[in-house]
Amino acid sequence: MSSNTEVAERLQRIADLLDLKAEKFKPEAYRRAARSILGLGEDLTAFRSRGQLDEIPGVGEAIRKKIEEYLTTGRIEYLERLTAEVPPGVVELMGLPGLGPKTAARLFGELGVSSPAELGDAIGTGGLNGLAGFGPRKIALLKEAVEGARAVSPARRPLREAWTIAERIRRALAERTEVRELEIAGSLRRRRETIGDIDLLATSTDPPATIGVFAALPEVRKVVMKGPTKCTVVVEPGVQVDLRVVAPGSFGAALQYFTGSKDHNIKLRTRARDLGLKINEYGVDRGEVRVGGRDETEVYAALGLPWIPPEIREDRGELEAAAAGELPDLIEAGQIRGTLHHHLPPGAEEAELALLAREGARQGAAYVGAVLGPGEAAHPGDLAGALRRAWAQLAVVPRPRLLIGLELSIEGASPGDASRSDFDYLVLRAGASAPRVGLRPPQEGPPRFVGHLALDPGGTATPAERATPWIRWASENRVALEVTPDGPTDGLDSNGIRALVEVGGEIVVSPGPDRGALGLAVGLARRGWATSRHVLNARDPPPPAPERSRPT
DNA sequence: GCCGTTTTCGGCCCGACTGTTTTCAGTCG
Repeated sequence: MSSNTEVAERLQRIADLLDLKAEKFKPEAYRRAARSILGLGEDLTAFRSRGQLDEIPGVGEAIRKKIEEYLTTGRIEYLERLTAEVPPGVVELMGLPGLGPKTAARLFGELGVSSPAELGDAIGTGGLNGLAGFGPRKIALLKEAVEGARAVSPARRPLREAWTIAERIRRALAERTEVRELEIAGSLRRRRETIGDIDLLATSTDPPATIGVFAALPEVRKVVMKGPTKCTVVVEPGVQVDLRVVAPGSFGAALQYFTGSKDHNIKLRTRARDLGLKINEYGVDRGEVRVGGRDETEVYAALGLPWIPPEIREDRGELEAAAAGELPDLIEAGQIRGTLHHHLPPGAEEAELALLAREGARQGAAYVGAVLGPGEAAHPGDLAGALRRAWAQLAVVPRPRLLIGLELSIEGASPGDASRSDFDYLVLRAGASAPRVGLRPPQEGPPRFVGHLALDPGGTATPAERATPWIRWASENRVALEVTPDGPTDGLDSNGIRALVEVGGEIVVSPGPDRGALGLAVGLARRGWATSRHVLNARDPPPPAPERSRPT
């Protein structure tokens, strides 16, 4: 049974309920533990059986006991006690925009309002009129919040979708002559698998003009808030976008601050305090003297640290690694030598090949990998030979090397396939379930990787938990797992990549079906602390065997 | 409730914006 998501949800509920009780620091402690658990690359039960629950960041004695209680009994008595004190709808009230724990507690305590629907009724009948602190404007906002709650849910979006939206806005702002620096910050810059809202950061010679242009972009559906340095809007697909305009001398500090993550920043600030420094979005100060802020490197240097890549700023050991001079040398897009998972449309193989050759040449790829499956050609070996001859005729300079892979169902792959001299590598197609016991891929021959893991998205397990059996299997069998920018919710996410890398496994980085998002896939690999050593397609394949006369 | 290259106790990021306010509380990120 998967338990990480279930435990995290319960800890978050405890945090919400403690919020209502106006507890000061406990809610954040429970939330931090919940975030930590969602970011694990392994099931909680594995941590418990090793006696390592305490080693999860943010989990101390009290939360550890509650996790153990849940894993043993399926209940957390503390949560049940808290739940009994408040109707469930009151927590829902806190979920409305602009309505926090203080207001929810007052509405319940003073008016008996215990759900968004009841709040709507109370507003309708004038029940809030005259209540201290509730003026006409605030009542109107609450009314809007109650009605808006039915319209859209603040769902997180896949990285690639959010990236496309953010890039469009960034390009529109970059055209303005008063805009100097402009960066996408937030979880998008960290390349998180899913994105809640989009953060943009700019410097400008005319900040009000920049804010004005931003608020008036054609895709803006609603301006939520607009001040002299900060503006929040909702753009067309229903995504919230924040723009902040800062002074040039603070750009690095602001970029660091608004890139997060929250846990990374809290730890960074604690370190600053211990060093007698103060750090905020304007800069790093020692007393009255500014000692950093122009760029991010300066900010980290002021704290005695090397610059830390955004993708790993999650407080998952990166600050300790940086302090010890042991940051990993993360894989970079420029180190990818070629891609390995291009399918050729039946009947148009040679045309597609020409396209791949030109694309590969433009990107400076050392090789391009086309994949044939038994279902896509009656005689894959013959087709491979024909494709190699066609490749040799292409007038593309410089022409990358053509590699041809054979895709097989993982169940059907036999040792004999590995010796098929027509192919440079094997792609194993996995089912949605875990690898069956005793499943052994060919052990010899060309490189092998499991093409895009399509994990069964059902249930409450995190992607990393669902991938756990595959991670173990892949590292034991020396088979790489593919990483694509489109797969993180039902395939290998960055937590899974990190778990794989930690046991010495390998990945193949692929751009996904439309071939346009290799950079995002590399970002995912970087989030998983992968270096070029862990990436199969950051290396060149062995040269063609001499007995196979291959025109390349 | 968690945490510690000066701490096992005393901290916990901190500033912008909004609405309702004569000086601030609540929310958000």
